[in-house]
Amino acid sequence: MLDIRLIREKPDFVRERLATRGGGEEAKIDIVLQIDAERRKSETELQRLQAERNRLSKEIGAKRAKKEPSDELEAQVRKIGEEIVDLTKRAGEAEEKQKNLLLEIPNLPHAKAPIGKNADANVVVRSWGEKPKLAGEVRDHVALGTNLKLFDLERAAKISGSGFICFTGAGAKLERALIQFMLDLHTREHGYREISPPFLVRRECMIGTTQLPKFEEDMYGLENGELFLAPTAEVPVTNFHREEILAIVDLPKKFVAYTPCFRREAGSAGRETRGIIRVHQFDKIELVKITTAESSYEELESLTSNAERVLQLLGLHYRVVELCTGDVGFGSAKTYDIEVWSPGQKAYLEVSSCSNFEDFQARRMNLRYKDADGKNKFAHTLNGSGLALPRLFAALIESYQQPDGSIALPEILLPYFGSAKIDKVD
RNA sequence: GGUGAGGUGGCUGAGUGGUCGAAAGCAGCGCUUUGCUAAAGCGCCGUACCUGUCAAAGGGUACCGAGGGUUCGAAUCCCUCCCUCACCGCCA
Repeated sequence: MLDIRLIREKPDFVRERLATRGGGEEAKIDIVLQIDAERRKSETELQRLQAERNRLSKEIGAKRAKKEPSDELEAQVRKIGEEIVDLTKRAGEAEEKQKNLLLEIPNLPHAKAPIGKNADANVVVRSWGEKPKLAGEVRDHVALGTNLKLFDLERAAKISGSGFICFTGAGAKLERALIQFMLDLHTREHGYREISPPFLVRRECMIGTTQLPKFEEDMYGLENGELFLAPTAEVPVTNFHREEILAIVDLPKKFVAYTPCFRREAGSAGRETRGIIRVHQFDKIELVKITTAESSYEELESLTSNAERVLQLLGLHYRVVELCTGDVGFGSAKTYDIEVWSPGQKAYLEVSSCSNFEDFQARRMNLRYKDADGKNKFAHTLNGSGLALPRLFAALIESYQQPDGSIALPEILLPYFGSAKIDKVD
C-alpha cells in the first residue's frame, strides 16, 4: 500500500512512477485524492462535533452534581448526536473507499529499474556457469522422469486432475534430498531461521502480502473465502510478525521455510505447461527477510546471492535478470529473477523471484520497528525462493543426464540422496 | 463439540456510568546527588488520525479483544462474534 501522504504531497511523482508499469494505474491517483479530500472534510467536521459533545456532556455532569437543571443542554447534545451518527457513517464510507482503492494500486518501481513494457525489456545482470555439453540425444525431464519412474503425471491426474505431480520412488527421494539440502544450506551457512508454518492462511494475511484483493481468482479459497491455501510461504512467513513493533536490534529477521504452494494458475492454460514446469501444487523453499529502510537493498543483494548459491553448489548454469518496470510484481519495487538453464526446454526457467517490497507490504500488515530515535517506522520486507522445486528438479535431471538415460547426481547431494546416480527404476 | 475463567499501555495490574487515555509498580529515557559500582530523588515516557507549520510547537478526535446497542455521556451496562487459558469428550 502506498502512503496516502506521499500521494497527497507528490502526486506527479507518484503518477510518473506508476506510469512506468504501463498498466494505467496512475489514473487512480486523481480518484484517491478526491476521496481523500472528502474523507478529511467529513472527519474534521465530525471531530469538531465530537469535541462539542464532550464539552457539553461534561457541563451536564457538573450541573447534575450541583443538582442544577440540565434539560436544555441535554436536548442540544441529543441533536449533535444525530449529526454525529450521520457524519460517522459518511466518514466511515469514505475511509473504506479510500482503503479499498489504495489496496489496488501497485507499488512504485525502483527509480533505477529498467523501463519497459514486458519481459523483453528485462536486463540480464549476470550469469553463472555454462550450458552443459551433453553427449548423445538430449532428453527432457518428462522423458527422463517417465523412463526412470521419478514421477507419474497420469496417475497424479487420476488423483487430482491435470497440473499435479506425483513424485515416485527415487524421484520422491530426490525431492526430499533437495529440500533437506537447501534447508541445511540456508540455516547453517546463510543464517536463516527455519519456520514450518501453517499452509492455510487467513484473508488478512493474503491482503498483507498483496495476493488479495487483486488476484483472488488465482488462489484456492476455503471456508467462504476466510481461509486460503498459501500460494507461497511468503504469505505465512512474512505475516509472522504482522501488527507488531519490532526492536531495531532484532533486525534483520531472516526466515527460511519449506512448504507446498497452491496456485490455480487461472488463465495460464497452455503456457509452459509441459511436464512439471507449471503445476497447481509444488514444493518450495522460501527466504524471507524483515529489515529496515536503510538496509533493504543490501539485503536484497544478499538474499539473491543466497538463492543463487543453491544452483552454484549443484553446478547448474543460470542467469540473473532484473525485471523491468512493466514486469515487476504488484507489490515489488525491485525484483531479480533467477533463471536456471533447462537443456530439455532449451530455455531458462524461473526458479526464484527475489523482491524488495520496501514498506509496501508492511504498511498493509502494520508491521513496524522502533528506530534508533524511538520512532515507529514501517519495516521493509523481502522474499525470494531458495528455490522452487519442480523446475529445479527438471533442470537438474536434464543437466546431469547420461547418454544411457541414467542421471549422475552432483556430489553435494550424495549425503542427502544416498547414492551418486539414478540408473534404474526403484 | 461441552464446561469454566479471562482479554486494559512494552510488562504486571487497579478501575464497574461523568473531570479516566486510564491509578500503582516494573522496564525504558533524561537530569540531580555521588570516588566507582550500586542506591536515592525529580521529571519524561502508548498508538493512529485530523488540524496547524517551511519544519515544529500547539489544538482536537478516536482507541481499554472486535462489532453493534442503551445513554446527554460507556473501559465500566446489554447483545453478538473472535481469541487465549484450563478441564472434559472425540480424534491423527
